[in-house]
Amino acid sequence: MTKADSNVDRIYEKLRKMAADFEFKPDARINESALSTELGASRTPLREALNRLVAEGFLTFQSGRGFFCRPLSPKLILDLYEARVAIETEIVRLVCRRASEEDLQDLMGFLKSTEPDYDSSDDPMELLSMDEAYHMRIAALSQSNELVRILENLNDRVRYIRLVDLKYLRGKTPVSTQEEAQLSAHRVVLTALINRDEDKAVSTMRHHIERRRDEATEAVRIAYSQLYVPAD
Amino acid sequence: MTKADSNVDRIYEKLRKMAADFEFKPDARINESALSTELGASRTPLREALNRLVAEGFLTFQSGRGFFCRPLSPKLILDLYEARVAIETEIVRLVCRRASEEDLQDLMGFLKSTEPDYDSSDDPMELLSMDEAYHMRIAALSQSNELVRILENLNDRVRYIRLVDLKYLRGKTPVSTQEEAQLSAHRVVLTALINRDEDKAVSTMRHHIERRRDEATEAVRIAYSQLYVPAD
DNA sequence: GCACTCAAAATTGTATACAGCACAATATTC
DNA sequence: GAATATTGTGCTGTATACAATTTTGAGTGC
Repeated sequence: MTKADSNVDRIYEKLRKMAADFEFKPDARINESALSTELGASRTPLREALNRLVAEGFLTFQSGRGFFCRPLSPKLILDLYEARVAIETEIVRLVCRRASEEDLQDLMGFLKSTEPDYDSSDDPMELLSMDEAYHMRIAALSQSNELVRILENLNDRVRYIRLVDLKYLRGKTPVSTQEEAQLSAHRVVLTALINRDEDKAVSTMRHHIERRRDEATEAVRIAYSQLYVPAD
Repeated sequence: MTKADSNVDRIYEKLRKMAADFEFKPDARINESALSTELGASRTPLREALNRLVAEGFLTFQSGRGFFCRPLSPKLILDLYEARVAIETEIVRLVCRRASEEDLQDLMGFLKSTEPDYDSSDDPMELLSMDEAYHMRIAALSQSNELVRILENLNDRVRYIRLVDLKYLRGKTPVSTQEEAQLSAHRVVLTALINRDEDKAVSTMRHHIERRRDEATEAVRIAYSQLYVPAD
């Protein structure tokens, strides 16, 4: 065993995806034996992976009772959005001071090249991926590994709700309007960055995220109804 | 075994303290067998604790080679300080909007009550503890568990360097001057919060942290000389 | 019905065993 | 004598076993 790429990492990645997608229902207990046979490994590496996920906020742990899926509540999602605001506004601030003209122009190129996809695709998963990719590319320009790291964690933990939000709250507004708002926010931030207008860039980013934060409570409600209703 | 309070948690707490204090030297490999006998437990729970610490950024892991202490570099410390700025400025912003008059007055009471200790004590460890306690009390008023959680992690990871900074860079400036600057920053932030002057509170907090960030490179240099020099 | 008891079953917590990998020390080749 | 092959040692990665604990559920009394 123990191929160069390692087994525990494979388990860990798999579990993280499962936890992010709430394949474990909120607060549900995780059965180690069952899960280990399902993943084709023994409990030892499984528990190592589970412990990592506890530290990352995907799971909880109670001594003597085992591992549980993290709860899902509006408050928790609001907290995650608030943390995102904290991280991403500081990222924008740093990018404004540090990114080269060239980097920013490259990013503008990336933004323009994905615009057709934004318009054509109405697959929420794909739209979310593009949005995250854009945000992470900005983050990289901050040159702060720690901010990048924290943001990745926050994104992973909030992704499920964002997806629900995209899928089900869109019915209220025409799809194209939402997409345009999203896209234009991205453009406004980037233009402000290119103009080195820090305050504008920061405040636009803030509002861009806070806008979605306010929908979180409703999204959580819908997520619950999704999770506990027989699949279609 | 397995007393109600659990063994793995005991190991975990102990290891976290050891890692925070750099009892493992930067980049040094950790010998699991030796450590497990030292801690009086087997490798299984030890590795579970080590995995948590990897996820928290205290250790690193290389498949097939084992666990290592995190590196220590100026860049990394700068990143941690920058993340602190991101988190704490947003905390102040939220506190300004959410904290009750009463909460803020209580905090002012706390601040005043610790001032004599600030003046009398010249134990860096104690000063640092008081400073952290104050910052965490502000954080609690943000009502954001996530920001509190992230800040705790950042504080734990940067504490060693902050301590070195306090201990050794103080020689340059009279102790009382430094303490006063620290104290007055705390007071200015809190006064601004009481006046609901968000911009003032945020920018003061930012400068309060950034001031210390700039000393990080020098502090890391000193930390290295401390870590690799025979104890006195 | 409802609460309580307690034994059986299931599940977690940890030690241990051992296979396989990594690295260092030694031998071998040219 | 330098470079390469080989062996040896120690450590990591994981499975498994078993003890300790929690959960379940049937039975009992009220």
